[in-house]
Amino acid sequence: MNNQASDAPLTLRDVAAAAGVSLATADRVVNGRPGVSAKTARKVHEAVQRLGFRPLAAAAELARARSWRFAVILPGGGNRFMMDIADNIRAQADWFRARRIGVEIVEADVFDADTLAAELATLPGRFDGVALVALDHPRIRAAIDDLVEGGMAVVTLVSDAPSSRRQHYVGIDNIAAGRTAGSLVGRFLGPPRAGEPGGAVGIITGSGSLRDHAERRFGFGQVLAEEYPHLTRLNPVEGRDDPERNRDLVRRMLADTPDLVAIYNTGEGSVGIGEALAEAGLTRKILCVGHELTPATRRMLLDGTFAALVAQDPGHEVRSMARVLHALVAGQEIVAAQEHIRVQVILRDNLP
Amino acid sequence: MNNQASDAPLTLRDVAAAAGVSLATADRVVNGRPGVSAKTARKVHEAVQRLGFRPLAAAAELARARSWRFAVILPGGGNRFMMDIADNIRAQADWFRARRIGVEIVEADVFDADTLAAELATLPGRFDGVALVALDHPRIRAAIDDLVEGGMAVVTLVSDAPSSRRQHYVGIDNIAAGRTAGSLVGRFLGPPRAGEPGGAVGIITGSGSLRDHAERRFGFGQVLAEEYPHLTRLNPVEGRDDPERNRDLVRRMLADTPDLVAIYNTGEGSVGIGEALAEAGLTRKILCVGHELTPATRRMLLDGTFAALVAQDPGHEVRSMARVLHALVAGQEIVAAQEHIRVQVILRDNLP
DNA sequence: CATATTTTGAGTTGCGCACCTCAAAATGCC
DNA sequence: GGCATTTTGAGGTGCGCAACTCAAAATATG
Repeated sequence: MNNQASDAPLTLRDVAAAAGVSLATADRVVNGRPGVSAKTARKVHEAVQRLGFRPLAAAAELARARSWRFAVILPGGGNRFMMDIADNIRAQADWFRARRIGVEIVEADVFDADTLAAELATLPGRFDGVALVALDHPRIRAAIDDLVEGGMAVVTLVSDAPSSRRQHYVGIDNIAAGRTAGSLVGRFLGPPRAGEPGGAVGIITGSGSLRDHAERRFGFGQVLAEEYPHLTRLNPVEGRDDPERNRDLVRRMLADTPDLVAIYNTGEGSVGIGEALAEAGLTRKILCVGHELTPATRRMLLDGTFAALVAQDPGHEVRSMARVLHALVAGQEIVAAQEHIRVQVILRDNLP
Repeated sequence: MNNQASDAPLTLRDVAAAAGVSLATADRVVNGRPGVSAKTARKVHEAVQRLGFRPLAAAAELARARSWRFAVILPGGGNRFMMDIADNIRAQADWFRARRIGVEIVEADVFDADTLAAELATLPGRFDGVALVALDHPRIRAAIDDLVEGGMAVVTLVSDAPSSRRQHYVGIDNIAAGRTAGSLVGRFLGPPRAGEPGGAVGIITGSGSLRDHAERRFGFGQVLAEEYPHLTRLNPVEGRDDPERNRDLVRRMLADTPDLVAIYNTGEGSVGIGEALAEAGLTRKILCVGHELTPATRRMLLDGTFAALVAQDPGHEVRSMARVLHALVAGQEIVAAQEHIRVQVILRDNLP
């Protein structure tokens, strides 16, 4: 175990000297410009390897002397998590500016494929890269492919469109997130008691059309079916991430399902669930697991309405998005390990 | 909601022009050099505010033209998590070099205050900053204070010494980590059944002398006492993070405690717990919760020996350490929100 | 008032690299 | 061999800032 000191500031000049070529030639090789014989290029590459040369990030960036414009397309409406994403982008305005990155947040109706596709079509020329909360829909896939075709860097954010040619997805594995929620529900409810039925689990989802929610439902159902077969799963009901709608859905669920023991919400608007339970005097009697840390879910985690949250960190996602887009447009390498977004489990005790 | 574009590259020159002073004066103000009247300084500051000027990171770094040397003091021995930290440091050698940062990993016996203090005393002159896994001991506190006094940037890593003058702690809130483990154990065991006693919970800890383990025991005990009073807590036993020792401890624990229902390990060497349970045919019968994701704990999570892990991400910690040390020596601001290290809960389903 | 002191402006240098031009040298081809 | 073509070297420029120097201007001091 030892050091990786690089006391000698080691510049491209040193590489050129070591390879026995001129600075200009070394520069051509390192930056992949033409007009160098294979033999010479090899000498330079060897010298780079041998000395362990890396261009100084600051100097490279400064010399490149160009700025980038990125668009981030987020769903409009009152979605708290998306507002967190936007807030994080704004909070890092300094970080972006210090790297000559201009970020424009574009609100769009991501649920309407035509609108979103039209919005995407306006981007070329105005932006170097785009991050979008993708609808997994043929029109959107085509629009994304067109952008990539035109040389734009495209990453999906939070909800993926894996069939498109987007270069990267910044977000969590939503099947794993759903499975995690399933395991929490299953374990927290405990093993079935002899002679008692397992009870019913209600599933509230935002919308059928975004891939992330669908994947969560899938993962959740998978785990419950495999490992907690004593639990009955109710059919998912759509609350469109709206608290009031969710409240009504839970009211009805409570009325219709006497043996309800748990509720899983794949999306937003969890506060409506808490309200319906409070009305019925069932707070903390029905196990609740939801997604994303917001002021509302934080409160309900603290008061015990929700037992756990499965979450992704919007700050991490924004930073990852920025790094990835920048690496894509600047032709740098993406360090996959660093860009993996974790599925977090948040209990009352490890609230950030 | 809208953009924060900075199309105009906005340089210090622009600030000087806006403030009606020369570039030199603007530079003096921005870099805090003397020889500027209060009135002029105010004009410049106002212009900076008004235009929203931030020095371009790359240019500033390049111009500063100096390199940094950091030491990272880690415990020797076979501690897997510490090896992960070291591996992460090595894996980011490129990142460090691209920022003119030389990192030297120093193995030390962090459990011996005199040795560690002596090691710390050798650092001034050789390094600009140091990150250390701190022993919370008066000698170490004094040694840290001496370093800080001498102008060195000091951050504690993984285990804190809050009474010292270290500028920053990179690591998780270990009380919260212990509480999280406590909640997981309590919830996973489920509510007490009528007529049945709650059972006993064994606690295995690494050592009494590192603060992190002590805090985890404290948090764990707190939650169990407050919320799961039906569970009996056995006295913590010290396994010094050693698998074999832990195996023996669990063998004895199983023999002595017929009503054992769960085991919590605050530290390393969880594999020994798994072995002892397997011998006794009690795998998955006794609930186990441990710390840190390693190849061994990953395996035991997958096979069900462990139900959950409470973990911190060594990659995040290394990156945070690097950013913080760099910010400290370069006199830049630390973005607290970005440097918060999360207490992660890892189940089989959200394994990264 | 003259003098000392402080403040400000103007300018230079260099950080390491990307990107460019132009000429010289080496190589290929007939 | 003479020619065109490719390869290489030498050198310059600018990115934006930090950190200087030196002189001029403004202000304070006696």
